[in-house]
Amino acid sequence: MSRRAVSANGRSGHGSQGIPEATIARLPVYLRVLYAFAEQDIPTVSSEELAAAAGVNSAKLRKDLSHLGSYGTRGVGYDVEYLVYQVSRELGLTQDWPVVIVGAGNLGRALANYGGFASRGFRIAAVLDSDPEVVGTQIAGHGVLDVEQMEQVVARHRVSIGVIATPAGTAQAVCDRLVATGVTSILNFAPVVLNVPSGVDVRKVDLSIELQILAFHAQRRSVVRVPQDAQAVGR
Amino acid sequence: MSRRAVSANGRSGHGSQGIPEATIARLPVYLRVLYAFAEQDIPTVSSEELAAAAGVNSAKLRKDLSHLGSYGTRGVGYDVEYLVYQVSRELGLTQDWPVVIVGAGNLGRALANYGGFASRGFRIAAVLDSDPEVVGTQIAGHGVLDVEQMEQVVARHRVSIGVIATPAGTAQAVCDRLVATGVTSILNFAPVVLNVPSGVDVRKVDLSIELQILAFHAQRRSVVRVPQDAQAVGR
DNA sequence: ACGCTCTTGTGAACGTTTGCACAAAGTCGG
DNA sequence: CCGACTTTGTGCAAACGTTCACAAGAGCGT
Repeated sequence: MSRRAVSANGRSGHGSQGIPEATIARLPVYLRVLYAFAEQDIPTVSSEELAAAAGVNSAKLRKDLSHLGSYGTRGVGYDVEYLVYQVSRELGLTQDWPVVIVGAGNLGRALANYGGFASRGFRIAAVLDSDPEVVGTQIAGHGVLDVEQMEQVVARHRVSIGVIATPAGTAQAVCDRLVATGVTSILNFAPVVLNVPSGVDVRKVDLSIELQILAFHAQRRSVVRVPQDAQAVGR
Repeated sequence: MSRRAVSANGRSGHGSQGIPEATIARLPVYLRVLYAFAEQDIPTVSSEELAAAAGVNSAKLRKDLSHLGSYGTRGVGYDVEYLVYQVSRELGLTQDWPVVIVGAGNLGRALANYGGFASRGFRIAAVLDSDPEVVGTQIAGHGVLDVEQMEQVVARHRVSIGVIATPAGTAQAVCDRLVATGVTSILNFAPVVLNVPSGVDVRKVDLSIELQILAFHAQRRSVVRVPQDAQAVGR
């Protein structure tokens, strides 16, 4: 989902040009699974193994990977380390992405403390909040700054990714301000539909939407009264 | 996978039978926007207005709603209150959904405190944790229970939705246990691919995946060097 | 009652995503 | 060097999703 305002569909071909959105959304999963294999010192994996670990069909996985190039060896599989590198590069994780988190409430704190955050590619440039009670406190090794300092922080650290973890009421204002300071990628945790100019990429994470989708399927299951037969509801 | 369980769609009619997954995922957004209109005492909305507020194409919105039935009035639009009811019913929100949250760390706390949680349809049956330091503390009006009481809690409250907010390492074990106690819908915040038997519905929310997708597009934009208008129509 | 305006609901065209099935390309034992 | 075996990469068709465009209805003023 996540409307992307960026169409920028260039020429065809193999490069990083025409990778389908659906594939992009799966690459991070593959990457995570690959790291798990690497940690077990497994040198190569077949598409079948990788697909099983990632929870997808192996043909789909192969097609996905084929969009990045021809990095496998027929009869053998994929070199784990090499593939980690290629997928990382494709996703842009070989460079450093400073991130600013706006909102230091429960959620902002959870995000700042989230380990996988700083681990690979992403670095918290600052945590901002508007509450004077919270400004100045420490979260995950970062002093919380006043939201008024957004402009300086974004400029100084060359931040291009902003995370909105504020209440719904202030999310749009924060978003507008982030965009005005030059942030072009926004991850929104507030339960509102953000309005952004084209050229800005917004993705949303919304607990209640996910719960409602689960409720729909749960209801259907209980109403339709599925007997016992095999039927995968999963995604 | 995920083959439609409803094989022979009996009546090709409108029932809750054949609603596309993509539509389901948007209904909660429409619902939220509808509540916003209702709060402003706006009695009817056109598909155009609703679509704009939800950030989608109006034809798509109309087609989505048409899957639930014919609830609009030509020349007028949709009655807000009536549509709220119909969408809620379709999503199964007219009944109560007890939810158990496993993991009372930063994230679990943020989730429990999330207002929109209890608001409509969902109710926290219990917050569980395994850390003796945390068990017994209060979170959002709920005493944190030991994870050992999962079985009792699930049975007593007839919980069918579980939220996993534990570290990655224990997520699968928690998941297995939830499934064993009869939970059939799981919302997973841990950065792992969960393995579940068929018949169990899993949705995942993953910060780092979203960030990586943003990074990909951000990288592409900076590499391709989009001029200034970044508009559609890639020539 | 009539014609004008507005808006829904949907057929049809188009685009994207998935999955099968298999040729191409590699490894390995002898 | 060969033949058996394994696994990738991809052409193709089907399934799914989006968008356009417009006929069918519904309201309203005269």
